[in-house]
Amino acid sequence: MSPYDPSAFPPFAVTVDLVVLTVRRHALCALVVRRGEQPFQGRWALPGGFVRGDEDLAAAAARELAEETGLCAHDPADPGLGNGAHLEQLATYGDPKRDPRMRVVSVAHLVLAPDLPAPRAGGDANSARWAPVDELLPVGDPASEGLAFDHATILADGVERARSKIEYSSLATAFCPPEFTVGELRRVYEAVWGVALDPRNFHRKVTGTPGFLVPAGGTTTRQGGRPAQLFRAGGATLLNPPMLRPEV
Amino acid sequence: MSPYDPSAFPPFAVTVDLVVLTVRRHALCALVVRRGEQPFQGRWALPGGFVRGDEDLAAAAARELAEETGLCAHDPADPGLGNGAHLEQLATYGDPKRDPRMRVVSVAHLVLAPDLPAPRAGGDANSARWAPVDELLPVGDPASEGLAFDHATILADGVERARSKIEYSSLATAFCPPEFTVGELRRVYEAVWGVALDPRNFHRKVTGTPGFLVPAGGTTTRQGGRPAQLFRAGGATLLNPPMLRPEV
DNA sequence: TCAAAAGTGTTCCTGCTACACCCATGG
DNA sequence: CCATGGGTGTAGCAGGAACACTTTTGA
Repeated sequence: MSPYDPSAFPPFAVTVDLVVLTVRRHALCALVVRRGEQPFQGRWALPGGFVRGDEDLAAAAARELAEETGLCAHDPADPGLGNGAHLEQLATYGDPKRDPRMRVVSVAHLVLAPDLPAPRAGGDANSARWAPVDELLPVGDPASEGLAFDHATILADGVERARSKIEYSSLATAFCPPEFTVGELRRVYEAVWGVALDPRNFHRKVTGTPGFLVPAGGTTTRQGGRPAQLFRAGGATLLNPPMLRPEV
Repeated sequence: MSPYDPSAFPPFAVTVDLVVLTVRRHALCALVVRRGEQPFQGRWALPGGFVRGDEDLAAAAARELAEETGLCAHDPADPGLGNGAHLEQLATYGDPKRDPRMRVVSVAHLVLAPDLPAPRAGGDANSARWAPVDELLPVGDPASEGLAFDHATILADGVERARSKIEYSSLATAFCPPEFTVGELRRVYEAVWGVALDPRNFHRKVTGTPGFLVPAGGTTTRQGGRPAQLFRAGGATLLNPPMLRPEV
């Protein structure tokens, strides 16, 4: 077979879908948009869109992210202007039946963002929202009347990736503003993992892990109680030793 | 914009590329095939091919694998007939310039296989071989005159995935025959990580990790020395505690 | 003065490392 | 007998878990 004979391969549409996660009010939340068209009209879905003809996959994801949220992600390969959001490729979904209309292969990306004021989807506040992932992924969750298409599966994979990745990397800081306290970082871990952590041991652990945090100089009392030191994310990306997630 | 107006998205070709890893003679090796056509004619490349119109991505990868090696992979989602090989999606590569002829998005998959007699690529033994990854990924390695296309990058990502994944999962057993000794498993870790491990502590660790290994009953002396117990892979997929890779 | 959150000290215990030592086979 | 790899025992040490205790603010 001649591999590049156009008749040798079928036409595919390639899209990017985004799992945009943040921590709001002590809960892990994902960005979802309301579908305006068939199929799944009126249902919530992950933001996303078509990859352009001259565009890299990561660039398409960053463009969609900016269009939906105004966020400028810096993916590691392209350390752009970014305001702190982290972008990475998640996985690719290509079941022939995942879109009833045509063959669509979707390259899902994961974005971790600090808490943002409010999503804007073309200025229409009613068509985009932050939703706690627990509401989007109910109990048995294999695509049970929740998100459109296979987006519940994609979201679950993204959440699982985030949960495991903050164990051995400093990515949890991507959920925090540029300057943050140890307590705020701890509440990120607690929200993402859904567990309670000992504040004393957590403090010792993160301040003792080389490269994780660097003091920013000031203090804040925005959480009440004794003023807490402010930190920035240190240069380390891989944590050694890793943060330990308590047993289930 | 109407998302499904055919003029709204450009045509993509979607392929799967395979990083097939095995351990031969104490070295981590990858399967490569020689290209018969332009571009990169005569150069070594990862095996792969087009995804068919009605085929899932994992199915396409499994089909290509069978065509190139005769292996039947069982991917976790489809626990097929498989003879032990492990298949998982690796990442997707879609740089607009990665193929000079047209826009090709490649969904790379990672396969871990036990040592196999010899590759067969259409019966032509001269066009497929196992090559030590150290030879395929020389020093500076950003695509420096080695593999075709961006396959050096893909291979490097696959090797890195394998190296990290055997830390916290039981995947190293996928490099072993159905029954194997602790020493054979240790030599897998040593080859993949490129380090020497203490045989005594390794033995205690793997036999003490619940679900990792189950005794198969017999013994063997195929390595010389005192007969060693034979084991099979246990049911556990995630190792707790993980295997610790020594510092660099 | 009290509640709340930040941070430190200390004790216990698990689990890894290093290495001494014994076991069972082939040559 | 000896070389080779398989397997066990044990001492020392690093680091996590649990928790008592002190510090510094706002109300």
